[in-house]
Amino acid sequence: MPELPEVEIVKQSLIKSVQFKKINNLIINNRNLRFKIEKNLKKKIANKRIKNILRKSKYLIINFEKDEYLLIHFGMSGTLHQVKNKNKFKTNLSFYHSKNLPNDHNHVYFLFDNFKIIYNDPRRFGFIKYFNSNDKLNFFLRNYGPDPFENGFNFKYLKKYLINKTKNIKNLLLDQKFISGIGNIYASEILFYSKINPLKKGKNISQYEINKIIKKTKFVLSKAIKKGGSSIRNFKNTKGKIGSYQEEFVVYNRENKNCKRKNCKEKIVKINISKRSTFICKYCQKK
DNA sequence: AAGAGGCCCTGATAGC
DNA sequence: TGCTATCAGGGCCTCT
Repeated sequence: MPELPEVEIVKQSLIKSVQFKKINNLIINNRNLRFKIEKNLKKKIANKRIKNILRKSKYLIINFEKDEYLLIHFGMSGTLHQVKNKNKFKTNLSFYHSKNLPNDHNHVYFLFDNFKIIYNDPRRFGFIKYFNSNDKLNFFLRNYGPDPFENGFNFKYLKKYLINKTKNIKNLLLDQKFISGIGNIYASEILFYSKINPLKKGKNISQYEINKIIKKTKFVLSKAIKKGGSSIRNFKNTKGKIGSYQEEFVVYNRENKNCKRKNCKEKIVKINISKRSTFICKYCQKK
């Protein structure tokens, strides 16, 4: 599901339910994710109270009252669902495998007083990792570039980073070491609004274009957040509500459709860049 | 040392 | 209907 806007939406819907609440119990149904969920995770977070929910790029971070953190990455298909408890006294796993739940790939159940939060991930590209201090969390995140809503995402940084890069700008936008939070959908959208050809090398991006990228990245991502994220394949917030930014797409998933720019008669085309679909208007993004 | 490509996984859909 | 191939909001690892 998850680029920055979708994770932000999950954060916003989750925080209303779980802030200042205690995780009574944890049931690990399937430890196999990108990295195995550690066996004693239950010991570490059961009976801990949640102080806040944070987000850094595509990471959701549960911050407990003490200096403890649970980092969640959603990979391609990870989701969180909030489900009401029918009977809060039942905690055996078979109970939670009721027919109403998408239980095939439910990896973890976080049990609260009146509801539970379920981490589900069919493709298992996501992961869940615990840190017992802010220092360790930050160490884990040390190689990530600035989140587009952080101060570090500025002209000076981009200019310096791009100066000798032979990699194309599309792949650069997807590189979390450069900027963290942008994924395959929003990379295409941002480059269209910036009028930049996705194959252009980083070192050839002009100062004018750097400013465009900064401005349009913030524009696209914040608009997507306002619209509840993009639901191209069942993305929902924790309460099951879908987003609507897919209706605003200018290029993504719009192969053979008309360019949305006024007076442009070009059709959007799909090209592959490093085996990933990229959508462009060849007229508006000539350079 | 930067960059390209393979690979990890399941599920939905298209085409035969 | 049922097979196979392709593709999907990501990113780590290996090789050059």
